Amino acid sequence: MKLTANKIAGILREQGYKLTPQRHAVLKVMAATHDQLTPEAIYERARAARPDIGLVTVYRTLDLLAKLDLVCRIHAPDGCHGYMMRRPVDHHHHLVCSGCRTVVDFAECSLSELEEKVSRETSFDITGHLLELYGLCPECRTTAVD
Amino acid sequence: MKLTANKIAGILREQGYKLTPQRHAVLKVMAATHDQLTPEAIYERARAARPDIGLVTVYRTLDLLAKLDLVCRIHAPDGCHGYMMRRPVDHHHHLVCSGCRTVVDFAECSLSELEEKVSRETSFDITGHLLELYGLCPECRTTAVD
DNA sequence: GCGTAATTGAAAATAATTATCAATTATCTC
DNA sequence: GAGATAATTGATAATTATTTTCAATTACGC
Repeated sequence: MKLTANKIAGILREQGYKLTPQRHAVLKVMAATHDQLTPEAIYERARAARPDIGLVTVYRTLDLLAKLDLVCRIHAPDGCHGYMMRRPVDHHHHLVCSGCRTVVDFAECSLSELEEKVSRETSFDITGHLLELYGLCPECRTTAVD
Repeated sequence: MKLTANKIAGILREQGYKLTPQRHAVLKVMAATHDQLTPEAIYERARAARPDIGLVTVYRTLDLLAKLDLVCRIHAPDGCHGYMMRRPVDHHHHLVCSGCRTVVDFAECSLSELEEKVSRETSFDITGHLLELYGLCPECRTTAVD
């Protein structure tokens, strides 16, 4: 089940948030791409639909969406300022191409065992994890070989 | 085998970098703590030993050390601006306490299988991963219950 | 000790994000 | 549909984090 801009709009309402055209513009941008985008890039694109939107509002909307778990932050070894739509609603992780920055999701997550073990060893109460894989996508791999 | 400030100093030389007192001050700071530190915090501490060190140099030294894989960046859901000594030289991951930000290492890493599987499914050439666990350490857990 | 290239600190520049606040507006109630 | 109201907005300023520039300094091989 894919999260469309409209579905998210509904979720926003349910949660008591107003559905402003600005928010909708950001939602459309997020839903329209499969790549991670920086706040700045989202701003640029949202302005196409709504030239009067402010960068600040983009930040605020992203914060809101992230709080509601509708978009997620993408981390990378050199920083972590990308956002993207949380496409599968369920738990998943990202595989990021070091070449073209394409992000692929994978649901595979065999960490429960690991978490239990680490939890036993450290007496931590483990509440979550961040897992991302890095590599080269088929295309970039080909290019790299040339 | 623990990485001490002196050992790292040796590594720096081997690689052709000069061993300045400023770099040594940063190394000592990093070696002296088990926690993650922000560049700012590292700067403050380094100044104790070398009051004339500049924040810029701290940034530069951290970049250098990170490039040589001697310290590592710590990511967190809300940002990623911490650095800490790469204590076990070998592959390992971090368990970060959401309460006090303490970082514990764990070497446990059962991701090879996962990586292979994802690699097969996506045709990516997987070169690395980022895995961090979050939770509450025993102390913070107690506090939280109160 | 000397020469040289790397390194440094200060200051300015840039980038990224957040706070302030008056004006606007989505939605609820009638 | 109009009106009330609290949330939301954009502009601006403020903050914070990081990088660049550049002349002065310094570690280290000789």
